[in-house]
Amino acid sequence: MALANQIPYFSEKEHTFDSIILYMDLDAFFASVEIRENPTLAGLPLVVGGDPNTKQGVVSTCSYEAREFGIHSGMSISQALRLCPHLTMVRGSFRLYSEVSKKIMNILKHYSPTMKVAGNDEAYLDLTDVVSDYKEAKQLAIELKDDMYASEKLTCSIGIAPNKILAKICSETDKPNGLVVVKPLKIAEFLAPLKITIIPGIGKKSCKIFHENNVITCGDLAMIPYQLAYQKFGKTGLKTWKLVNGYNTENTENKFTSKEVKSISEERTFFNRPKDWKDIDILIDSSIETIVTKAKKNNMNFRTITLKIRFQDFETYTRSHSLSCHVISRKQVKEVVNMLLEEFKDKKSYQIRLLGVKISNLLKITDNQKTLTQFF
DNA sequence: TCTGGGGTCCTAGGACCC
DNA sequence: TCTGGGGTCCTAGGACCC
Repeated sequence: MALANQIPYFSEKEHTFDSIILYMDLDAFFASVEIRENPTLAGLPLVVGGDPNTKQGVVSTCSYEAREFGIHSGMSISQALRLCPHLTMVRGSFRLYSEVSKKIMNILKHYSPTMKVAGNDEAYLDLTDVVSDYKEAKQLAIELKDDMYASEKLTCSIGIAPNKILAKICSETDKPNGLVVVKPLKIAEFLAPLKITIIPGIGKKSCKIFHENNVITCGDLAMIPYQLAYQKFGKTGLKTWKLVNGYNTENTENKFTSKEVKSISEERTFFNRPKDWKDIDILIDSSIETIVTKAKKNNMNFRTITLKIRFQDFETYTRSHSLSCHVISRKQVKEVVNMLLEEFKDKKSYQIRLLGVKISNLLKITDNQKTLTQFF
């Protein structure tokens, strides 16, 4: 802690801890819903995702029994089957999950007016003005868990801490059906024994770099001088260093304001190789339709159009083009996509594995502009 | 060995302007 | 022949998350 006094960077910009945040993550959400709907699946190693017939695709969610075999989300179905040949697979009903998710979020709303949905199975609640201390926050979490189980027969893991990232980390340390509370002065002590990968944003690549520098746990990182953390691990390294040393890395203002959407995209993998460029054209048209409709629904104009193309050897390219002004027209997207596609036209259609279209540089249309766009 | 889809954020290089 | 420096925007790629 004494080190912090030598660092003007910290003393000037430090955010103080003045919040109590609860993070809720549903346990193996998709798999749990499937088991709830069909109790004969209970206790089995189960994965949701992929195609049970072709055995293609990836694991979306898996039951805790499947996790014991080393299976995890994102893993290819074929690899999951190698790890557990008697694995049970279900395709999944994403409409149902989304309905259940809405119900869960409605339950959460009763516990705090300030809430941030972070996915269909997770959310943050700001309890700062709802409870007077951590003891009360914990009691509230117990009630919430009971409430959720009573109405939806689902369990969740909860973390309570003075900011969002710490609340999330807390919830990760006791799954499933856990409840972990960490108070401001206990943060560094709590994080020290945990693996550095517990921190959101530290994935495979960063983990490798940390390991090469003998940083395995959060405590290992906390021990090194901050200058070294910056030198070796860059900006994120410095931010992580602050986190593991118990500083608040989150701005307490606007901590729950929802962020604007930055891009809208759709991408599709051809499970049957495209016969000719006509197949490709059909897919592109359908993606353009989806994303432009979404943009219209949200009253969004866009300026940048991106094409993504992946070949059978997994070589992936993105090409983008920005227009001089914001538009909302299928025709213009199509023209740009065709232009961007030109570069790849010497390839055979069957060499293409995936195609994606993205619009970004989004701009909310005001009512005035809406009337204007109708003329064009 | 096999690798979905919808996102966000970061980095790095190049063009361009003053 | 020698060519600064800061800022901004655009583009491509990649890490990461759920």
